[in-house]
Amino acid sequence: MKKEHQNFFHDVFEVVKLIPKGKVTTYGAIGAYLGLKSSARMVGWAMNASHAEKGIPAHRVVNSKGLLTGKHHFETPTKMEELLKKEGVKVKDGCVVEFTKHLWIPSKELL
DNA sequence: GACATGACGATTT
DNA sequence: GAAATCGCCATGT
Repeated sequence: MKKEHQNFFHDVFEVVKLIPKGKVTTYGAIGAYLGLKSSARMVGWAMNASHAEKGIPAHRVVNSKGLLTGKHHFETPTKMEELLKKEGVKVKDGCVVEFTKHLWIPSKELL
């Protein structure tokens, strides 16, 4: 690990950091913003590296269904829901309520 | 250097 | 309409 390939991770982190409070985005949206159309996996993978950075609201990043797939990667499986609820995002059974309403797409919002 | 895996998405069968 | 499969790129072994 000499040259930390944060190249694409850094981009993801930057976008995630830009997510307004009370909003959520999807892996695909971030991927599309970075030009990685169908590389949503990489986005999720980058989030795995989010532990290397601080202030990465990974709880605001969910899959296209609004499902908190990454909740299991948090300190606690419920931490993600707690954080989202705390910010005004209603979560039920691991799913974001009114997901599309809270959806925040960088390609459109930052247009 | 090859194989397997990973917090997903879209497409095809 | 649901299930299975490919694609996508990087990381770890």
